Amino acid sequence: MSTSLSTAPGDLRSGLGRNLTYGMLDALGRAIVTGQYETQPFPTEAELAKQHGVSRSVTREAVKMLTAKGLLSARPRQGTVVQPASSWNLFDTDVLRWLLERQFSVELLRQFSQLRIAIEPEAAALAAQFGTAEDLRQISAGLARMEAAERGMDDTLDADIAFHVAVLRASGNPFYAQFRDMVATALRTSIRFTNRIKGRTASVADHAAVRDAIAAKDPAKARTAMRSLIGDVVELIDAADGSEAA
Amino acid sequence: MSTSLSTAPGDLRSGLGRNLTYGMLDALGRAIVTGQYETQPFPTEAELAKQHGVSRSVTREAVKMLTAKGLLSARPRQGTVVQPASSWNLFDTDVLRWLLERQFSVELLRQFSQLRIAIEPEAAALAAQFGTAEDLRQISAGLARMEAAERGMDDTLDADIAFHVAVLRASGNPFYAQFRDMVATALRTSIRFTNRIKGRTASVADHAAVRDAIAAKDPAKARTAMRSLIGDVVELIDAADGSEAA
DNA sequence: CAACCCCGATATATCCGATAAATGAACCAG
DNA sequence: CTGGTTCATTTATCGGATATATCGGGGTTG
Repeated sequence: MSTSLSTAPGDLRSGLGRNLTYGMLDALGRAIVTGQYETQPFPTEAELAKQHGVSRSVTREAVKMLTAKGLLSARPRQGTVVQPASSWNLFDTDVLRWLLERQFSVELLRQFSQLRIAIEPEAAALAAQFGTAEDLRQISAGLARMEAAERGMDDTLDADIAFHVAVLRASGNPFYAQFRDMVATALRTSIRFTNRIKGRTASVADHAAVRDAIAAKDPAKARTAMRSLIGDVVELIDAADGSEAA
Repeated sequence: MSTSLSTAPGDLRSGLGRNLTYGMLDALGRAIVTGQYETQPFPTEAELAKQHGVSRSVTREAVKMLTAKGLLSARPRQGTVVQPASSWNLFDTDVLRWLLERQFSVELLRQFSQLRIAIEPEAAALAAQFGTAEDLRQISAGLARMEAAERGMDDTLDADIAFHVAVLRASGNPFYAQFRDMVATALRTSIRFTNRIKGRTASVADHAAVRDAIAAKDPAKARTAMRSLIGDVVELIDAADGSEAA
């Protein structure tokens, strides 16, 4: 945000997104979730276009995408208004990323981890019941990457993500699989906290226990193993929160 | 001008949505999830506009919204293409509604209920821990409506939805609360199956057990009570599926 | 004085036509 | 046959005109 005002009315091309519309989507999305329009009214379509130096077409399309994600609502005469946060689609990876990237929001990360406590153990149980041989191979591959990362042969974070994503996919349920991108996004953000607290090699042994339970087709054991895994994450976040506040 | 041409190719105004763009969003969303573009390529922006009798602006904005929901992807020269179902945002109420309203949706309903088994019991446990007096009042109100519905004084489905939504909100976690619209959508669809199977007055006693556990601040009991509740739904869906296939 | 209706101001919605940029394929040169 | 170039197609972007919805004011009327 340091260069937002100085580099002309808008530098949307260099921002994330392959074109002006996506650049504006990202800029507006960030601005909305960081509460920049809580004190001032959301600009009109014409004002937005002028402020960012783009055409009304680009502006309207960006606004329409934000509307589709639940952040905005537009009506004639009334103008475009920011929707209350309760109607934002938190399961949209863009929205979640904007939320997590703002002022390191530990509270949000804790709440998301609370959700993971519900999702991932059940996904592991389903994987133990219905997972195919290929699914198990993918999970084992993720675990192998974590072991390799311990020896410095792979990236710790990527390996951790690969493991959790593999379990979610192995559930065979598209709704669980949907959490793939969200868990990846959240992990990439959370690593900034958790890594700072302790060496935290993301206990490979605990992950192996999950894999073994799934391989043994033991849903109950897979569920509890995964639950303790995520439980550790929550404790870690709480610890980070404490040190942050101090 | 709306009298002669618009009624034949596409009557987007009468369809859901307050304007042409939302009408086209709904029409295209339905067409995509029902697989109408699995055999034929997705039309170009110009073709879409002509087919539906609207301007390119409307077309582009509808496409952009579908892109935001993960259903489409557009690139110059290549054209606009339907994304694989794995990248669709299933937690978007529009997408979920389109999916549930299409023909073979029993399987999807079962998978969504599998997700509810993970979500709602945990939400009930959180509600028992952190729910406020007002939250409990809302839950009790939902239960009261269910009892009233048994006596024909209220709508059974609306009352059921109100109860589950109240529990989700009482969790105090925005991610759990987010399932509000999805559960409502799914319940409205599932009623078509579950109601057909048996009288099914959605056992008020079981719902009362959940409320009582939350009122008693007993997370474990709230969790198991809610779990058995959703478990019944799954069994009902399975039964409906069996009778459908027979 | 109060209720109602009409009108104007304002913002989005829609249409349109032109130009720019990206990109894959056909084409041509070496 | 290889490699770069041209070309055609499609989305991206621009901007101006018109239509439509909606709120608020002001005048009229009971």
